[in-house]
Amino acid sequence: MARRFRGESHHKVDNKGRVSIPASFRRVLEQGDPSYTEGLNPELVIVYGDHRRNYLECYTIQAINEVDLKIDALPRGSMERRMLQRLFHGQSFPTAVDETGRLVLPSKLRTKIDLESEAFFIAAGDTFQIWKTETYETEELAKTEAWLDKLPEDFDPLVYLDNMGQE
Amino acid sequence: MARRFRGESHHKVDNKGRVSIPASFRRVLEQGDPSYTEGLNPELVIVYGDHRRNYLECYTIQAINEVDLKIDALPRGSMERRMLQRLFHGQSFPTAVDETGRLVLPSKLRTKIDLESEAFFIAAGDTFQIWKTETYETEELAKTEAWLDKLPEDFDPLVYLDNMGQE
DNA sequence: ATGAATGACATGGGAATTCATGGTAATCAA
DNA sequence: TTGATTACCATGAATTCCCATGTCATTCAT
Repeated sequence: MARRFRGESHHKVDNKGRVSIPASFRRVLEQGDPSYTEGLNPELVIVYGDHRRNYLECYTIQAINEVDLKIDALPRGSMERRMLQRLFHGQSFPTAVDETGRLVLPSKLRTKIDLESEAFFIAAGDTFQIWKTETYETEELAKTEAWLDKLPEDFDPLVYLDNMGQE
Repeated sequence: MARRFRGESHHKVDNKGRVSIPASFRRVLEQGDPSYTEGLNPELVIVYGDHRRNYLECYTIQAINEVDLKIDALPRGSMERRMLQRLFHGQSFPTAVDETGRLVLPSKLRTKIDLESEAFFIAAGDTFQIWKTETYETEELAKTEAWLDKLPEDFDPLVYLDNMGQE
């Protein structure tokens, strides 16, 4: 089974904040939760960040543990450590998938990203993101479009796959 | 269940100094108290430090035990040991959560951090902090802003997670 | 092949429980 | 005895739990 999220999809959000997680994402969450076993509900951590961020980033337990280890390795009292602690320990919300495969987003989180009736899930490597559909379309897509527009007509982004570690 | 605190939230403080602890923090306090059992109230230790510190740092019993062990390992009579003893043994306050999930902050502690009607709780790894809401907003956030301003426009603090152990 | 049975998935509703918060009475210490 | 601390009770709002339904895609027996 894959350890990485892949794919994107739209899901309804009801007025209790419940929203289905794409089934394939659930498999990854299960894999990434050391204490998960058949029949249980995988846990995960939602990092929402400060006011500048308008989406939710979801981490498997494994992924967040790795982050924690890195934070612990930074010198106590350093600004870097404080910043990261605030983000990953403070501005985050630990939760679990429920038995019907849903996540419950408390209104605090929904309000933060202005989520109403539909959420957009998109994989991002070892995490996935939850956006308000409209936000994603207007902001993210526009941003990428603009970026691509600056490049030559026939530019292929795949070149980035090749020249790595040499610049 | 997690042994680490995660999340942040605001809570009312009444004129008796009572304040609800975020429910998820309570779960961690329960986990971290060796003598806790279902139905009991978990204990914890609040470290308030000297006059320079304007927030309260809360430790689970386990966490404070680990600190104690480390202090015991320092040479008797050393300055380091004395300093740490003053902080963790002297400038601290052992207490317990009450049956309704609240903490009672004696006026000495409230005065120290100038706490009035609202407290801000924020996780910090294996401890959590209690701030006066306004203090946190003006001091902590301002400090971060200032720090971020010194960095390049498009700098992402998350790089600190990656280039570790190589500089 | 084909209609029926199976099972995972997305979504909804209501009841039961937990939470955050406030008030009052009882207890304590000086 | 008086101000403070602790124990008890109360309540609305939010959250969790449990159950139900519709839709696919897959399997299976005929």
